[in-house]
Amino acid sequence: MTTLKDISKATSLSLSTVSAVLGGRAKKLAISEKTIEKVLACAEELNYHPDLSARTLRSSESKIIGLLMPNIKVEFWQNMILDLQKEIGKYEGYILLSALWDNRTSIKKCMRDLLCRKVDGIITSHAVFLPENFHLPVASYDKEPSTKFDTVLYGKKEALEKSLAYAVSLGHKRIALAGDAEGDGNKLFLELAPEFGITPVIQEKEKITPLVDESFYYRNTLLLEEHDGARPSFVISLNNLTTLNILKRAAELSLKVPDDLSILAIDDSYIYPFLSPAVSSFIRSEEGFPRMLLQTLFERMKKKDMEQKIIIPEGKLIERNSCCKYNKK
Amino acid sequence: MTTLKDISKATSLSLSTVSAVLGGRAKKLAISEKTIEKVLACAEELNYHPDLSARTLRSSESKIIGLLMPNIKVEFWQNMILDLQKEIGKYEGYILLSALWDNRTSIKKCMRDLLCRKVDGIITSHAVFLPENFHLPVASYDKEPSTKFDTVLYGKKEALEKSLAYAVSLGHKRIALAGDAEGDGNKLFLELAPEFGITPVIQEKEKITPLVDESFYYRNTLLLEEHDGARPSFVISLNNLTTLNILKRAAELSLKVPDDLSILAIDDSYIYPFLSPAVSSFIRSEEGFPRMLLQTLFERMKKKDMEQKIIIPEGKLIERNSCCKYNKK
DNA sequence: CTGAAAGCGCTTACAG
DNA sequence: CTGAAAGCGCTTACAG
Repeated sequence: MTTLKDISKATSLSLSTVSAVLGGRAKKLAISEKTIEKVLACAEELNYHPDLSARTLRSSESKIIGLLMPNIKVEFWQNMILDLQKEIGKYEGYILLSALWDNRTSIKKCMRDLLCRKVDGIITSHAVFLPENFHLPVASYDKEPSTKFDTVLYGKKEALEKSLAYAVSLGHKRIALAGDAEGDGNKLFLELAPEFGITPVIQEKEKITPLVDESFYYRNTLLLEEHDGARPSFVISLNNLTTLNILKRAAELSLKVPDDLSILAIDDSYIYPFLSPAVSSFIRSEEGFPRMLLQTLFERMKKKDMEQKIIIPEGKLIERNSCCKYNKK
Repeated sequence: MTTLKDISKATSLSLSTVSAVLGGRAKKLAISEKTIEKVLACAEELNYHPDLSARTLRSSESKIIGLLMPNIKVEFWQNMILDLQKEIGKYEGYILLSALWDNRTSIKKCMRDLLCRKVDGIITSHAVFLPENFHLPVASYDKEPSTKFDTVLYGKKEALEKSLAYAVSLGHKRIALAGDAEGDGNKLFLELAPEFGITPVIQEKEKITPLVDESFYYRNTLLLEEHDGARPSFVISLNNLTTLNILKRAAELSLKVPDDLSILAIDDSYIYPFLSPAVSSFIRSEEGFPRMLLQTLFERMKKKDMEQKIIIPEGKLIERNSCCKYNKK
């Protein structure tokens, strides 16, 4: 392995100079263009790679961003990991380290992994588990603002409101909510119903589904049965698996989508354009959560004493072919 | 931050002793149970986390496994990342560092990222880009054995053979292959056709789709049109998006699945059980590629001079409801 | 701009 | 078992 020392020798320049150039501190020290060129050329020739563990040890800056979240087999969450991975590429020199807990691994162990690697900041869906006086910059995404850390909200409220408004604008009255994993959706939905003058249909939960589970999915198709002699004409689906189930059950019941039953999904899925009919969806964050999170975190890293930020992303409706005007009676 | 020194002071034990215990080398040095207890208790109390950058610098072992592959938006590949992430948890102390290239990031930059972090080993889909005399342990997954590194094969040949055998056993003659991204599938399929005595139907490619692309998908639905006055009765689909497209097009053409058209997918997708009908699939690796890769890599890391390993995973057919006996004429 | 030196937190012989 | 020491590759003042 080539080291700074090797380059220093080869160029007969001092270690400090070489370090400054290769560490990106050449400007600050007013090092001549010629010297810079020389160092860079030599580094290239000797195929030099800085040893980041040494750099980290000395400067206590690792250029690692930690991701702390459960390993959930649901598209929305998995995309969070994949998209953050992709997005971090925009921040020169930084990498993402995912610490994901599941049935085998505890959140504590994940936290430890990140700490041992000396991450510069943390993105997490579970800021609640962090101590109030945590010493690292944190960007959290949650349903409610963190008491302490910057937060990008992914709450369902706005999405539900917009979806309901859309359904109502199409003339629907009897509207169902399907696929509520966390249980807060149903509650919110029932609260919102009077405001929108609709008849809400929900599926009570029989048992709590653990969030971290291989077989994490819901079968909320009972919603489609007749209830008080009527069926919902519009279903809002909270995840992609539920959407598929609803579609399947509708076919079994000979309900045509969208003529007999409209379906609107909250959050998009890559499969929606490919289904028949293509499923319309409401995206909770048009700009994308990963981008906003990273941006927030890096701002915080720059200005530790910045005021706490709470961000409410702007959502967006994507109309495809799964919703139509209410057309019965 | 608590350091070894702090613990050494607090326990009035020597630095070496503390380091040995916390570094897991207590047994080797015959340190007494009592001393071990003492150190562990103190570390716990002072909330000690080893600084892995220091450890790495000194021992030149980072306990990081690098993943080097393109960032492709196809379920099979994305699962590779997610599953490896999960699987690495079984190797105490090790973490996975994903270096994924896309349109913005070059493979060279990704390689550099891994080298700078001093990874202990690399898993890659593109071993071809590694120098022959690469100094790190490598486990590659590829269609063909690497000339130098251990390889887990994910070639289509076995999958295609088994799928064809299945189709033929159901009495099908006119069989199509859909969704061939890399172009080698069609070729293989045509070669295999005579052996199985079938009439192959393929879709010629009009243009090459770049492997790394946001809109990476195929529309091979032309396959379903009549050709020489007949349609294929069985389609083998090479990816999940293609499967959805075939299903969609079949509905448009009023072809019932599986009565008029059987569909078998190569590689499973989490959506298949939820479609109507539920789609049967052939899984290329029953045990799972990620597990085999990690296992191979760690073996190699232990025994650098082990003979090169080429692994051909055992596949498995999952029957659901999208295939049936040929029943025409 | 340069050179010599200290030190980040750890592991690793080595002598006792 | 312990203690003292060296050193991994880097950055960071500091004196010139």
